Amino acid sequence: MERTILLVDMDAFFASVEQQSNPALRGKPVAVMGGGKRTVVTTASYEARSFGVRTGMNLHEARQACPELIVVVGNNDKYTHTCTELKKIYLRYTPLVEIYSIDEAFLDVTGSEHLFGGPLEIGQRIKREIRKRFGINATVGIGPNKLIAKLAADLSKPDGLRWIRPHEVSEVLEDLPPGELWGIGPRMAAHLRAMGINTCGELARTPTGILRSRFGITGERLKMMAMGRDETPVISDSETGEVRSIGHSMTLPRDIYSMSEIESYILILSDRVAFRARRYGYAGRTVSVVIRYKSFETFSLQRKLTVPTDDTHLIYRVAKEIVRPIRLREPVRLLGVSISSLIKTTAQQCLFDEQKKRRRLLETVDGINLRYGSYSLLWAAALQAESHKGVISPAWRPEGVHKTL
DNA sequence: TCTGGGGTCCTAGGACCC
DNA sequence: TCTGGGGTCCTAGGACCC
Repeated sequence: MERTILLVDMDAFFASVEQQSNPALRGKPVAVMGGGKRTVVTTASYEARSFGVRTGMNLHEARQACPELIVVVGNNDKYTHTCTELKKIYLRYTPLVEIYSIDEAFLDVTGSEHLFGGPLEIGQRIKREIRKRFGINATVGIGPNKLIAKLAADLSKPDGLRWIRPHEVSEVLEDLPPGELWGIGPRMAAHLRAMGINTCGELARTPTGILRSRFGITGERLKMMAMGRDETPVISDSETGEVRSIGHSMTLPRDIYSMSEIESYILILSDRVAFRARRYGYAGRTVSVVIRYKSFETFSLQRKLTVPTDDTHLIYRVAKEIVRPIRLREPVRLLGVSISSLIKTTAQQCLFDEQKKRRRLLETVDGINLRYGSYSLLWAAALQAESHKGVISPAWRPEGVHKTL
């Protein structure tokens, strides 16, 4: 059946929220960044973008692009709160709302569109309500599936509203470079160009066999995408898919070489991962460690356990065993710990049972003190405080396992 | 004063088993 | 008088997304 999907995408979300809460920032080039020294631009306001300020730039680069740039340290609570309120608006139009990231949501309005005078009218109303309630602009893309809705938004931002109707899809795609599509990144686009494929039209006409032999199963999907086909459903939070991994990583305040320092960070990271797993009722059978050297060379190592765990100390122990044999070739810049091969722990270990949570937290704290002496805990706590000033990740969710504090 | 952090999915090679 | 062969599990790496 033909569907109608909306993508609501906040324009420069974090920066817009900051401009709204502080009128002095309005109309000015603003960059939202983390608080630490080694941080990057998370979101630039459109004023800042006009100077060339881009997501991912470090402070130095951003200031070079725009000397009068106003840097604001991100405040995750504000964005999370706004995101939660935005969802309430969406739910007035359909129960099928997928909060894709903190600033993007898919709405499947198939079936409810006629109640509100059609998809464009819904898009218009949502934009208006967001502007009125929060004073920020949103772009709404509408299409017969998520891929096309996303494209419609990308092609019309900022403050856009565009409906690509089913019969318009092939025309819109004909001359579009494949890299503009959601899911085709720079590397894939370069591969395609090397094959002489420069537009979605050309990609759609490339024989499946050729794409298949070159890219495997991905090749078939590429062709489907170039034809504007996408069957993936809008998944509301209540039926959200299984979580695959839980992880934490951090760029260290300074590069380190000593194994004992590395291990102390591994402990903090293990604890954050385990805490989040326990809180949301997951345990993992695979423990992974990622290391980034000063030179930015990055690699990961993992180990599979016989039983899943959500225990801080077990994860820590395994992570240590993984790291210990490594002969470091350079100082370490970033460390990460994650667990995967997840299972759901039993429902009885109730998700939001505050008492249990607190008890387990205490057990954790006790455990650390018992095993490593309170010195470890104090040190860990101090470092944790320091690292909390890090960058806000747009992938953070307002609720669920992937909400990280 | 270079270069964040949270994820998902896919591939490829080797171990191991029958 | 070389090299089966299919299936699964595990590990490492990479592309892509917000």
